[in-house]
Amino acid sequence: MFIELDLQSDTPIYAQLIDQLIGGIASGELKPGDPLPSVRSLAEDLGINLHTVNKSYNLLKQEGYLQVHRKKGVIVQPDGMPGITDDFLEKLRHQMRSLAAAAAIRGMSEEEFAQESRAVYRTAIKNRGGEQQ
Amino acid sequence: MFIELDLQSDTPIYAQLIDQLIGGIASGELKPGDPLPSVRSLAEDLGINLHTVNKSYNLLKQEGYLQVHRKKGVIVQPDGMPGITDDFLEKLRHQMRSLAAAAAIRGMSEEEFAQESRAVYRTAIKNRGGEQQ
Amino acid sequence: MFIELDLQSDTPIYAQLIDQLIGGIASGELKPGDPLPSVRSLAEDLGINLHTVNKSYNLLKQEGYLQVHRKKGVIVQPDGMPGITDDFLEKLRHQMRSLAAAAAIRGMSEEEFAQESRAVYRTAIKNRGGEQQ
Amino acid sequence: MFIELDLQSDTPIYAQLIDQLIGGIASGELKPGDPLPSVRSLAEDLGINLHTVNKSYNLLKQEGYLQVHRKKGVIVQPDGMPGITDDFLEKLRHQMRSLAAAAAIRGMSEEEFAQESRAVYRTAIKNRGGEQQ
DNA sequence: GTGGTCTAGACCACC
DNA sequence: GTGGTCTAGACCACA
Repeated sequence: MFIELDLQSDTPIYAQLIDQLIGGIASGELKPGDPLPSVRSLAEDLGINLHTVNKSYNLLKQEGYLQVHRKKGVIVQPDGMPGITDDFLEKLRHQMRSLAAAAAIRGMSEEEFAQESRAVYRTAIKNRGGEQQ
Repeated sequence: MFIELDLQSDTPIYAQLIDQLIGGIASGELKPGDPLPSVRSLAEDLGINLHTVNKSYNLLKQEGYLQVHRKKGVIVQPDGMPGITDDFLEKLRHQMRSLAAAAAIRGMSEEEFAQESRAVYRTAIKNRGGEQQ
Repeated sequence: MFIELDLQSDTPIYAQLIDQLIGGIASGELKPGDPLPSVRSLAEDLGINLHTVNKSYNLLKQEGYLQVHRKKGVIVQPDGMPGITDDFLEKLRHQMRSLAAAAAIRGMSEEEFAQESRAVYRTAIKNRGGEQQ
Repeated sequence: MFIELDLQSDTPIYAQLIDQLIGGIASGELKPGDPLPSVRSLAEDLGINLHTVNKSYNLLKQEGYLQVHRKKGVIVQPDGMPGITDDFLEKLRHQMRSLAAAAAIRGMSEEEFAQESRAVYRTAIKNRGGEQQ
């Protein structure tokens, strides 16, 4: 799986990495049970410090997206992803509200906003059901 | 207009303030040409630092949402809000992609995601056309 | 508040620190809203690295025992401690089961085990309601 | 006797195995003099490494819970289990203090804590005097 | 070789 | 001055 980081961005590297990994899981490039590269090798590949990768992995583990398996190393959660919890919904709505407000101010209609969200959702899951791995 | 800050949140106060102000404009509580409180008084009201309010105002001015007049003080942009620029669209899509990916992983369908975005959009512009407080 | 670490112990420093802080809260030496020393100063006082202190603070924050306040720094959770969740009960029972099994093997009776737990509980909350701070 | 390991747990496998074996002895499923599976066969059954089983057996032997005979293989200590030593009491209290402190913070009373310990003790020795499986 | 832990030292955003 | 982030380099427990 291809990971792209912007070391100049104002969003922390570990957060970008989290985004990319979540994106990979959503798109189907990473399937439940799939092994992830070791902390060290991924860090080397990306040219960043192993602690940064570690932080991303740990946060994703906390949220239930990953498991740290004693033998297989780090793998994508095989026992069912976390569902749509209240906490998640609240966070989702909170962040979406910011986007919606800015969009509304700039003249985007409800319909356009909804269309954008649909389009983005579709590209996010683009490879679902495909045969990679 | 009522502004709510969370001093325990991980998002910086200046960013929360920006969010709230944009929200106020979107909802119609703040209309083009409306005056905003002076940096000093708002800072005092909210119990935060002058610099923090200043930073928020300046960033909003940069984006074209506010105007700063020597005499009138700070007012909501009366000469037409910025439109849907490419930059804005890109940013919108980027952030929405993160939300969509996480939502998809947790089992939210495209339809549900679009419905959420619609619902959030509607609450964001709830008072449009009404009278501001 | 006095904190005692054993740098030779096999339990990680950050875990010992967590234990001590939880102990301090339970005993009443640390009250809700009380400020904790800054990461740097505590690290220096204890002769350990600031990252180690940081890790402890962050884990306690995650569990809801601490808050990171934008102005006051790190403080003891003022808005009510987390309650007796299912997760907590399960963890409590799991760990207590190990203790009980070993105690039973060595000939400790149910009554003695319960008495021990009572005694330990009492010493844990020894200063509750006192007037320190 | 049924042994359950969690490869995703943060507690090492050898420690989990120790816990399970101690639990088995406490509950009466394993009685003094009973033979334990050979290192090799247990490792195979559980799908773990030989060294891991070995480590558990050795630690249990050190504590006096097991005996290792050249001929009979590994058996549960037939000559009387170790008693309630000062070391053991200290360790017990130390660990129980952590549990008690966390429980107290979350609002569990001394009475409830003692009841929990009683209940856990009882389930730990559930099959005592009965026939092992 | 894996993740876990710790240290030392640095820069930055925020207030 | 505060916490947040990142780097570099090291040791250890585990399997």
